[in-house]
Amino acid sequence: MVGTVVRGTIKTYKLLADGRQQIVGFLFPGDFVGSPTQDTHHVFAEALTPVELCVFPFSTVQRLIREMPSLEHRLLAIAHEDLDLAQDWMLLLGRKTAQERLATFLLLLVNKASIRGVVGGPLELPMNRGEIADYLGLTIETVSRQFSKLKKAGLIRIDDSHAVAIIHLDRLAEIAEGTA
Amino acid sequence: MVGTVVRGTIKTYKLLADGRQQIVGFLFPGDFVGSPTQDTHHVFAEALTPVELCVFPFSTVQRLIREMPSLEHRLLAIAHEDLDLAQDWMLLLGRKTAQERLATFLLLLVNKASIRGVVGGPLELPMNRGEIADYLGLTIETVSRQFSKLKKAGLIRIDDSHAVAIIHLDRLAEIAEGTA
DNA sequence: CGAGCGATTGAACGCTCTCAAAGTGAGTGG
DNA sequence: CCACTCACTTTGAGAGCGTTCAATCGCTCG
Repeated sequence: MVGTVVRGTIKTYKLLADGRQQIVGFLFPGDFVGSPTQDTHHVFAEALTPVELCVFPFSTVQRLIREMPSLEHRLLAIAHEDLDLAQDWMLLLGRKTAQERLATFLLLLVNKASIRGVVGGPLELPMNRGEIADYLGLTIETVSRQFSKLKKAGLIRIDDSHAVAIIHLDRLAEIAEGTA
Repeated sequence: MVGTVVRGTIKTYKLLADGRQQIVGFLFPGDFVGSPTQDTHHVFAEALTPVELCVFPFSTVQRLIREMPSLEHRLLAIAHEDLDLAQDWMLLLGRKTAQERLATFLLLLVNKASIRGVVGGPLELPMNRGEIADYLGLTIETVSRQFSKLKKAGLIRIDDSHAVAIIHLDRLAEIAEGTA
């Protein structure tokens, strides 16, 4: 199955036997979803909000590709973009501090929002603290503490736990890259 | 540029401004290398041993795809396999303990070796402890300590720092998945 | 108003890191 | 053949960042 998110937010994640969870991606409207190859993609997915999808079954995708080979070019380009993003996240999970992780996460959401044309007002966070923690390889408490730290430093304003305004994008970017 | 490794081992990695490094993959003979899409893949690569590659420039790949569309199918499948592996590694980096990480790493090498048909004798490690650390999101000292711990537990035998024999594959697998 | 859930904050613990020293092996030159 | 160097690895001791455990806060809903 292949498709895109039309409305809402989805998390995709991997699990260990004892329940430890690592979120490998948040999917927003416009994001590609699914695997165009036969093999099952070993990842779980769960909607964070009511979601509207536009998906095609595998057989239809195969037909569309035959009729329009440029589709496969596009799918290949998307797959490599996703791979690059996954490797960026490996750098985050393997080498960044808690503060750098949260800063990187907020910048990612800002970028994703601006791509969707959502520029005015505070950043919307469809996920809760636990899901942010499972994305950043941290615990809920550490995520919360880092939010508080960024707030106290005046870099962000927390309207409520699901809405954050970025006050100093440049300083946040420095933190995210470890150059602060 | 697109191609495969014929002989030798390559590491691919990402860097932070201050030099922190995350290795995102080790490439062995038979592994695919490069990006078939125009955009530059933002990753560094370095040979660990003398390496022999079989690569084609971008223009040639484009021509080959036109002549043989199944090539693009194959490239797409490879990209999605790599994405799945990258996400498995995100789970490792975000949620596994040092012991679990090393066990997972050793099993990965065993699998890669058996795919290449290298089954007899101890496992060859072309990389040093520092590179293993940069792959597992740990330090050299922690990697070394975990090797010693596995050795003391009788799960592996360390012939020299670049050659390890796996004694209890099953127990190692349990550790790797957190079910030990 | 009280229950319940998520988020925040505090305190103490522990896994991994940092700093330091000693061990090991390959390569070089006397 | 042995002494020396140098890089890599191992091991030890102590520190620190993030976790764990626990209490409190704040919001929503009945």
